[in-house]
Amino acid sequence: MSSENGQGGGGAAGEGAPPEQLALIRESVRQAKAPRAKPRTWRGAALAEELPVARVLVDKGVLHLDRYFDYAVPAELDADAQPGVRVRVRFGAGRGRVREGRREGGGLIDGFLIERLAASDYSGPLAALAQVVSPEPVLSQELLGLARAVADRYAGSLADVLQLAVPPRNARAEQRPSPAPLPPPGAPEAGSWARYERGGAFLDSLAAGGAPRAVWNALPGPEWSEALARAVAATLASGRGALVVVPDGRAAARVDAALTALLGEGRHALLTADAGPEKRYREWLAVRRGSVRAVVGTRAAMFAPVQDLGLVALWDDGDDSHSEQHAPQPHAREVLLLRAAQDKCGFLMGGWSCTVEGAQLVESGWARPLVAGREQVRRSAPLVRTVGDQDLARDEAARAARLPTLAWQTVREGLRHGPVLVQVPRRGYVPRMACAQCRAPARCRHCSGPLEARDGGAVGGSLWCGWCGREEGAWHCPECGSFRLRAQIVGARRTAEELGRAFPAVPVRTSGREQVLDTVPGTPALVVSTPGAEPVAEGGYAAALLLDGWAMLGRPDLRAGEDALRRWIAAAALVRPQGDGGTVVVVAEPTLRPVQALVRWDPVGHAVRELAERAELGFPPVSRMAAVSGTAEAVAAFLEAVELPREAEVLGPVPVPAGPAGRPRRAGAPPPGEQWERALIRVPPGRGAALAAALKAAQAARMARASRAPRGGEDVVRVRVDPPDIG
DNA sequence: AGCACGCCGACT
DNA sequence: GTCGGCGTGCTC
Repeated sequence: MSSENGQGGGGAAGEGAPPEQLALIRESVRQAKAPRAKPRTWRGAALAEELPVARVLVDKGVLHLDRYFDYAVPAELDADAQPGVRVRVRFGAGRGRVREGRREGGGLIDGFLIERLAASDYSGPLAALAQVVSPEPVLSQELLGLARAVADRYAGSLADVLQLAVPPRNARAEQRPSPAPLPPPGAPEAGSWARYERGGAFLDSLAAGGAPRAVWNALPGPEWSEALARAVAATLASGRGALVVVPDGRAAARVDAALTALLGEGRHALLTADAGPEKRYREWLAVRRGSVRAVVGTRAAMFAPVQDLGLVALWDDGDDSHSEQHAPQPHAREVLLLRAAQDKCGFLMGGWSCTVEGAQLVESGWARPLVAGREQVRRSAPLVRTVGDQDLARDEAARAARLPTLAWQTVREGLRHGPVLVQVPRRGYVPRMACAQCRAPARCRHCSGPLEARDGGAVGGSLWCGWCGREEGAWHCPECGSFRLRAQIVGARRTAEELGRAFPAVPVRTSGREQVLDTVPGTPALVVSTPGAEPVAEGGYAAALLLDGWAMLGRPDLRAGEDALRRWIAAAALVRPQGDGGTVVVVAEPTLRPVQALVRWDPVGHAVRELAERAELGFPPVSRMAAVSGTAEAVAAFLEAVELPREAEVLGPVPVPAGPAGRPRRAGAPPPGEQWERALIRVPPGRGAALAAALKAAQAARMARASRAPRGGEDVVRVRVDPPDIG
């Protein structure tokens, strides 16, 4: 069916007219209502002879607009208007004004050209493409397919995902040609992969063009980045590309260095947030154009358009920085899983610890475990000792000072041989308070927020609520009636001061969010750090002290145990092996499951047990959950309207506690002064896609209505698939 | 969001 | 008759 490319008639639209003016005269209302002999007519413009229709994704993240629109391709844009390019189109403005015989649409907005077609299935007349922004085809079929899958998985819009996947255009970066690609390197030696039972086989499979899938429990120590580099090199040797996603810039720099050491310059790109927009786009283009076949980067790199992908790899998937902050908040693990499935490429998910999701991938048979033997683990890991309540009770010194005797001894002994790491769970000087007797957290009597001591943690001073800011003058424990408080978590600086005074001859360094140290020398020093900011010590730490473990485990979160274990292991993995005197002391109850897993150095076993428990309780990731939040009326109306799959189960809604005052509001938290509710929706395994589809459909319907409502927005709900904080 | 279409009441 | 308020629906 070829469409009629009518020419002439619109003499006013001369060849010099801007393309958007080539849009058509709208048929009169009467004609539109009459049965249409010729379904559409383009007049006034010379259109492309072949495939005169462009299917366009309009770049507006609104759900009811999450579909394609067809535009006519003017002849002069024919050559550039190829699939994948950025375009600008007139959009909106109702049916358009008819002025001087030409229709003028609404404002110019951006979009992506999805495909060229011979005819449109739209029954009205088409507007013309206004502009091809640049001929660079930034949106490949693969990337489009991935973005579509991610949008579906997270009940989000394609436009939202594309905003995450395609960086903003930069003309200067685009003009510059990318370098010529280097030929594939030879296959690498096994290196540290030889320490794993199936490590060599995994590497061989990649080098031979295979697509092995593995969940890798990495041995403690610094070799992980080199191992990732070898997996990349093996994939490149097969003539394919590779992608590595890591949680932060420091980890990216390590893998970058390992890749440079193994392959030299020019074979890989580093995609991180701290490069400027031009450099970032230039690197991204080099990847898209096939000049560079390997990528390492932080979460935004999960969409990197690596050509002929042979391997996707993810390091430390339990780190919450793998969760994208922007809608629809996809997690790098899930994106790379979708990518591996779609591109039928290799998959490698590694870490010193193991998430429940990792255990699930192995248990389901989708991936194979890549682990070292117990003997190898024992040789690589430090000795782990615990200090529990019983020890503390017996320990007079511990009651006076904050540190138990074993901890003192370990630090003193460690400092004779090298640096000692002290991990404290929270930065800053402001401690949160708990009952000194029963350790129940001290909470605000008005809003249940955490009470904090503002004056440097002096017990007996005044208390303030961290959420609503009210002062608490006469606290007593609602659980046991005690009037005594203790600092639940003492900040890094205070601990550093205490330890510094105790070991005056030793330098104290701190690493935390405001200043992260990358490495420290192998000389004796106290290194006080918050989780995730631990510097790497040259030659490894002689010892590590993991403080306030019970506070870390006390969080009312599904992942509290897994998280605590992951953070402890991340610190302990920087300590020398037991054979070289490496010792770790954790102040936590030895009977608790994560503590036992640390002592035995068995994060996989821990994850497997957690997985079994989650399956039994119907928790994610075994079942899938979504959170719907908003005002009580909005949530109720949404739940009324949504057509959930049969098996779906609605939990709640329950009131959402007000977010901490003053601090920037997280998505899903109510705006100041508004009371929100949240419902959880749960579906059994295999019904996640149906749930997401139902949520998306209901949201689209409601958004369309909400935009019409007076003071629109009040009945809009927030939908989040895989909510991160399930108590 | 933004705009046009159309139905219905009020006014020249 | 015709003007215009606002409820509804569409945007190629």
